[in-house]
Amino acid sequence: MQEKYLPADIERAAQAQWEAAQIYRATEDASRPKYYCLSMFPYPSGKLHMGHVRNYTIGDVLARYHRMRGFNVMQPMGWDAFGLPAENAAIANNVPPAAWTYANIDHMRTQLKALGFAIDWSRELATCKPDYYRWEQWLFTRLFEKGIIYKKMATVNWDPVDATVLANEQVIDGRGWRSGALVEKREIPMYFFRITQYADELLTGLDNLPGWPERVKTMQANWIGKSVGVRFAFPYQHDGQDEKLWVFTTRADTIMGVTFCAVAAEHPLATRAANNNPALAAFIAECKQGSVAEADMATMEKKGMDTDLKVTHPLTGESIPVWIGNYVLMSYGDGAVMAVPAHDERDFGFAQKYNLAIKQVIAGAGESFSTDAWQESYGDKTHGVCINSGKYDGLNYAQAVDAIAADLAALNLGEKKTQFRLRDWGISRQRYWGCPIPIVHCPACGDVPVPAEQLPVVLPEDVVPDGSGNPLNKRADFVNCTCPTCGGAAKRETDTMDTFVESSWYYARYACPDFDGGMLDARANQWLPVDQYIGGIEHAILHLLYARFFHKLMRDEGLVSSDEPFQNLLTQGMVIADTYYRESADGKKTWFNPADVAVDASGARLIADGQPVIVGGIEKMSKSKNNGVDPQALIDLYGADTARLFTMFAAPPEQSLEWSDAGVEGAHRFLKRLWKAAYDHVQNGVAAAYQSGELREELKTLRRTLHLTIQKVSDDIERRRQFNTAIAAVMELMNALAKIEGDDAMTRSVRQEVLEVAVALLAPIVPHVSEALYVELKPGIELKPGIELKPGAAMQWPNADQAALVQDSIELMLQINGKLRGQIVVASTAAREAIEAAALASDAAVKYLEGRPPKKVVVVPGRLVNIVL
RNA sequence: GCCGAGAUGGCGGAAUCGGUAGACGCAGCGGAUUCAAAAUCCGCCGCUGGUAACAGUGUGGGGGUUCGAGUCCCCCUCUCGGCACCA
Repeated sequence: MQEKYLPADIERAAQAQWEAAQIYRATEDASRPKYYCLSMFPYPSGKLHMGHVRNYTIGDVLARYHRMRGFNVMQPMGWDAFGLPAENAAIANNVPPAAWTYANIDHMRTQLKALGFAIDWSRELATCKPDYYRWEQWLFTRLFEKGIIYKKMATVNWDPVDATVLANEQVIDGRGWRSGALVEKREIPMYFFRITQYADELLTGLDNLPGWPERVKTMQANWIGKSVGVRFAFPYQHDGQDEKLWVFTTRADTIMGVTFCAVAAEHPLATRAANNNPALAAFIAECKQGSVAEADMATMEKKGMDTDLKVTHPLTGESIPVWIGNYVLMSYGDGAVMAVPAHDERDFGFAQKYNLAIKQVIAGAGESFSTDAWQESYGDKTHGVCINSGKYDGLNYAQAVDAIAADLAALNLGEKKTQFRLRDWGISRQRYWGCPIPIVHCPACGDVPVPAEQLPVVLPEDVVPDGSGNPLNKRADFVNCTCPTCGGAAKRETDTMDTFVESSWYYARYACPDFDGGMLDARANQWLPVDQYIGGIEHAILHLLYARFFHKLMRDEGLVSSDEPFQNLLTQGMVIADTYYRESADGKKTWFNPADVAVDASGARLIADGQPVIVGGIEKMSKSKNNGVDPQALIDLYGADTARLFTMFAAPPEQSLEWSDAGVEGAHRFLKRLWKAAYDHVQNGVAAAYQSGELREELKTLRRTLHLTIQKVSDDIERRRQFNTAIAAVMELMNALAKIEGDDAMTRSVRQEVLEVAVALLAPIVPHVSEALYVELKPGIELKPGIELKPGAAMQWPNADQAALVQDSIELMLQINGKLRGQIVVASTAAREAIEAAALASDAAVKYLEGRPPKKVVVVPGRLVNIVL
């Protein structure tokens, strides 16, 4: 055995052995329980960052733990390969996105392999390959024919200088990030998934996911946002015609307090009112400036303008003014709202600003009302009854809603309606590097889905985008085609799909990545649902909701039989790091990597030129902020096991992890100590692990610690998913072992047992060094890769010996008035009365009681005694 | 703005069901080893007072429940994630 711990040699040898024996290749095997362990696949941005290391180490620990427990484990890997960064890289470096992407994949695959993950690489897939996206296009055409996919107009960010649609991320302070032009909202036709048709199931299905974090389910439920209310209309006349302005409200009980209506700038009524009103047209134009992001819409100053149009209150017949409000969202409900300033905070502020009437119609007992300042209670529907509301006076919320909905229904002007906050999913992207939407536009036949036998619609891979418009429009060979229906000349759709579509079903394709007869085959149902899914908390809503939706779409196509894709979900916290930037005169920011910045008392400077940079605060590691830490240096210096150990030890998986180089040394030191402990032991010849026999007290205590550690580590990994405390427990065990001296047979047998167990407990986290040590500790075991004694598989997960856990006496904490004042030692079998007597007889109790009887004595078995004076 | 989460020593974190606050590690300090350094090993390490025993105090801030609160309840502050075209 080598005296020194040489991670590079150990890791290279172990990885070569695993690869040669293909031990992580997963095959369907009905004789063992399956465990499908999936980590969110990476976007091939160039090189791995610490977030990847963290994500995939968590997955690997769970996969390897279950292997040791006897499960048939599948852990696949692939590439979320379409996306915006490839186009930006193409513009910057004049390289086709495809070439850039494939080069990144090759590099990152090598990096992943160097980390020693138990991945079945035979199932690798990349979403930008036609044999993958072909089936996405096929499903698109099926859903298009079923009406699940449809086309409608939608609003996008438009850069008038670059003549291109911008992602929200590309809009900085209302301007295009490259051109600096003021961004406009523009309506364009897009294809939509009718996800709202599944809104109810997506909501109720959350109740069947006990293995999901509560906070993720809450976020999804709020995102779907089911609200029961009333959709009703304000009638009005236009050109002698009877027309209706439809609105939705959850507060129909306040309908008698309506003093105006507000419509979105994009609302048809607004457009019409602006026709011969230049001021209004200018206001609408102003509303159409800026990004479409909801965060921007919600934080901007609430502004409005009177359209001079009037509608009629459906119940009172009053004339109600119609305003345009920049805060009214065209995409929610009907793009118009009734305004009740007295009972809605936003309406209240708006009415104050523009001197509109405020009419109180709800009152709680003993409450006063003032139009001067908003009070939280004005908007509370859980108390109070209707006032100033004619026949509805005295009714509470539920009674008033029922009565008013009934009256509106009788007038044929409204009904109760369930409304969702969730909107249909627009998937058209005016970008090149994505999956082509399989539609042909025929002047005679309209939008024609490409027939299955003509799929895939292959994306040309030799294109270099230049940042203006969609380059596919310039490719005549791509655009010009014949109509599949009539055979006439036609144009191919050049929009590509949202990359969330690819990531919504990849988990299923891993079960059968080589199947070319369809999207999925029978193997999908053997592996699905995914037993454990691991990924960043930033995906809590969008990706996870879309994947759940897609699973139901595939189920309804008969492709899978389960209702939900991911049984258990672990949302890892972000890896965050400092950000540094410089700002040019035009406000453009250039971000610098922390590795290129030196920080001292005088501030932060770029190492390359010694000039200062601005500290941007600690944020999620991201490409856009260039604050990713390269794990490669860590692997080169200390080895993969140290990198794995440190990321698992530094913080619990669900918390965010602030990266710092300090601490890595400590993880490496522990592995060196572990190696040294095994080396020192093996030098005197290995022993047989302790089986039976009387032990001296010190060894009994050590064995108790050992078997408590087995219990703790098993529980930490399997139930609590708290790997940092599992590692700490093994560290404590090793510290306890280091204190044991003696070379007699009994000591050596217990030491052997401790070392064998410690190495096995650490195997999921640091597999290379664990296997190397295991072989040294058990020289009789011949590792024959691929046969019964596979590396790793030879190591079983240890079970705790209950007999080693018993103890004769226990220590209880003694509190006086809730303050710790000492300890007492009692027999572990002692009855409550005996414990109480021992406590009262203790020095501390005698001192504080001063002969008086205690008021009360609280005994918590196994923990403490509290004497109340 | 809305939704979700978090705040514990100099630092990362532990305390699992309301019961010893600070496990484990980092940094620091002292010692051993060494010609010397690195590495390694041993010890100390929340704060205040005290030679010490010990006492007081302490989990973002304010209030409450309880024999007992880092943990439960109410209010507040700050930080982070998401907000539908970043992935």
